[in-house]
Amino acid sequence: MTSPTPQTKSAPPLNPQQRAAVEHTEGPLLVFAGAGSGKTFVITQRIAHLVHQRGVAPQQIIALTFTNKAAGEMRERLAAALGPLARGIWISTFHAACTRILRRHHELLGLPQRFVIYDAADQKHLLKQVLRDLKIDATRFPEAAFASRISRLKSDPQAPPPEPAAKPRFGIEQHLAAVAAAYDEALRANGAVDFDDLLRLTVELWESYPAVLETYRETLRYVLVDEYQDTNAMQWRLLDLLCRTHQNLCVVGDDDQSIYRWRGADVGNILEFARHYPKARVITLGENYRSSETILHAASAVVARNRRRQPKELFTGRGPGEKIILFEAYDEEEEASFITAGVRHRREAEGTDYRDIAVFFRTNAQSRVVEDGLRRAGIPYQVVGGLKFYDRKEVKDLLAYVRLLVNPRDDVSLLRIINVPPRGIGAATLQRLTDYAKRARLPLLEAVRHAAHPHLARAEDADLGAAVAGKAARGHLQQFVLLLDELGKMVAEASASETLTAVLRRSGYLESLAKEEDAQAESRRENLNELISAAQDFEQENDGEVDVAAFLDHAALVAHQDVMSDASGVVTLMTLHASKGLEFDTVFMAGMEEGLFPHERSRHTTAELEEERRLCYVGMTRAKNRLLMSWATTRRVGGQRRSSLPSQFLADLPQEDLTEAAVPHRLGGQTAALDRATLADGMPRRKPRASRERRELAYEVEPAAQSGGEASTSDGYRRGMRVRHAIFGVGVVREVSGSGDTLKLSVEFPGAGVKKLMVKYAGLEVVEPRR
DNA sequence: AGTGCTGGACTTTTT
DNA sequence: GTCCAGCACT
Repeated sequence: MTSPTPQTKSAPPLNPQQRAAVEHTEGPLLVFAGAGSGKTFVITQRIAHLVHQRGVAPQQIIALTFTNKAAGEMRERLAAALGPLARGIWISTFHAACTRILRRHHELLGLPQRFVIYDAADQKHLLKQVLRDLKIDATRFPEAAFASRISRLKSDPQAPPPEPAAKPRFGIEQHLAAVAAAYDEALRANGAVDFDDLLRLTVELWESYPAVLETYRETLRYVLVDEYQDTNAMQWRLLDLLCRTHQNLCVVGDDDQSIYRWRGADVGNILEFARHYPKARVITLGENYRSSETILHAASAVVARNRRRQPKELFTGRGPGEKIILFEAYDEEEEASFITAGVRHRREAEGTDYRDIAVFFRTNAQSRVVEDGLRRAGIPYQVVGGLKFYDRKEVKDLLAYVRLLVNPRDDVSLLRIINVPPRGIGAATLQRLTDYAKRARLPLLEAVRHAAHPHLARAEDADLGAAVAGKAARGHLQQFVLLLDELGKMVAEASASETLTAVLRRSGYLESLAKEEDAQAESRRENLNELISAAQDFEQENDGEVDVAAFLDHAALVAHQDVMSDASGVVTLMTLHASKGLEFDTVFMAGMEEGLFPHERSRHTTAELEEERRLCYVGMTRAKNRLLMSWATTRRVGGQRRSSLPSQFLADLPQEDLTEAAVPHRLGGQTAALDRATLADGMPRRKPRASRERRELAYEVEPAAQSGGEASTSDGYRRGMRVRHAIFGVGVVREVSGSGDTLKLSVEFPGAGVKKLMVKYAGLEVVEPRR
């Protein structure tokens, strides 16, 4: 049983800890995988070992991840290591796996065969309706607050079903039970489940039907979980149910990288694994293959201050490398200048490619100032995160049509598209229809059908007449019903992409979009095309399997992070949360200030503060060779300027890992030592600041004098002229149209593309044309 | 029915 | 400073 593992061709040798993890195949195994310790490599090698050395059938293995990206990577690596055999392994996110299971056994839980998955936005819509029905003031108790509370309730397997409070409660608590119950009821009525339901209902299925559970236990003999530190209580229950008998559960994670506590993740799952499974073997992967010794040492020092963690010794053979550079800026503008200058310096002086540089921040709002700076300097960048593809309005609209076709009970989708594009079904009609639907306990679409064709309604529903008082309204409803019926026929026969195309054409959506001519409409059209291509891709991947419903699942479960194009050679900006799992040669961490990082709202309990500290650790350990951390002594928060102190995390950095070296900061064409920040007693000392005027010299383009001249009159714009916009920076005028108040310009901005601007509102500043 | 205005909020967001 | 939702206005 202890035959040595022959290495798959081209795979580097395993270190002793990695080897131990790979070869421990029977019984529970916990792998603490420090940052950059070759975790994915170990996971894939372990699965390859199971198949090649232990003769385990691929069908007996399931690997669970949190993100589609992680699942995709694992699938790829396994295909390389195992070839066609890899296809038999069930590699999936938790939520996708549960969806598949629930689709198989939906009838046992009373779910419709074609239940739809509601995302956060749908959830919000539904909650808003629920609050309205319950007459709860949504301004005092916003639905977002209910959403996260309800999510917690639904993710806790111990939670008793919400029942009326025994003791008086206050604030949101007094409504929570009622709202949660009504919300769940509304989900069921819509034939929908939310993300939490996917896990919860699978647990319910297994607990209520032991025979069903038994079949999964029989089949899935080897269970592997990635990023185990991010599992919540329900996921733990799910895993425990599946593995309790054979106990071949291998979990891999890093407690120090648990940063989703606020979403219900429980570090306790990884910290107490060995207590749950006393026979568990525990292995720590301590060798880091990513970062320099300095970076690893400093990051470890920060996270070592946490009390609730597994102590571990990380090491690297990579040598000390460069010191960490600290920079104290006067304000966020200067911080941005520091980053811009630093990026340019890395590239010009050291030949670092833009794609190897990243800027991290705690909050999304921080990105704007950095973006402005980079744009002005002409440095290309991309922001990761932001609006996701499947969250875009037009994409959601189109998907809502298809969801409604697949599941006619889906009121949320119906309300979304019934008057999109406008087809004369207004608020008044809709109000009467929803009232009627509620009274008759019918799905909204049924109400619409009754109103369109009153003979369908029961005789006693005389009040339905009120809903269709206007002949016009009835006509519009009839048209709409006709449209849906027509499209409905397609769903059975046509492929996903064909259905999407048909919906776009026949609903009038394309037509209405064609009437708009601005750049936004253009990008909407592109996004819709993109969605159709996504459907086509999906059809190809699942050769033959072209069910629209399957594509809807795919769309709901794939966050579709705007795929980072490695080839594009641009600087990457993102939140610290988004940085997990990535690595860059050079990392800037901006906004290292008390109140921002750690965030004001996460400083009050030890658990919160420890999570912020882990976040700091995650950010730092993304850097391979260079790490630059900056803070601003004053910063605009909301509308106000506030002064702030350096982050306490900076004080945790060992002095010997930091540099006092000057930061090259380009000023007025010459490279000068602008500033240096030192830590005395762990706290930075103040230094004289560069004045705002001097800082502005760092920008390449200077505004032209605004005195007289044709350039400054409102209609003196010419093609080829350079103008500055407060947000998009400097751009070149491509087209001039209209005059006076309606004077419009098409301006091409290097960082933002062509924008159409109304001169009256754009607040443009003319910039001297380049000679 | 569709546009425009005001008020409030503003941490992170794998699925 | 900016974004969005909800409401008022036309």
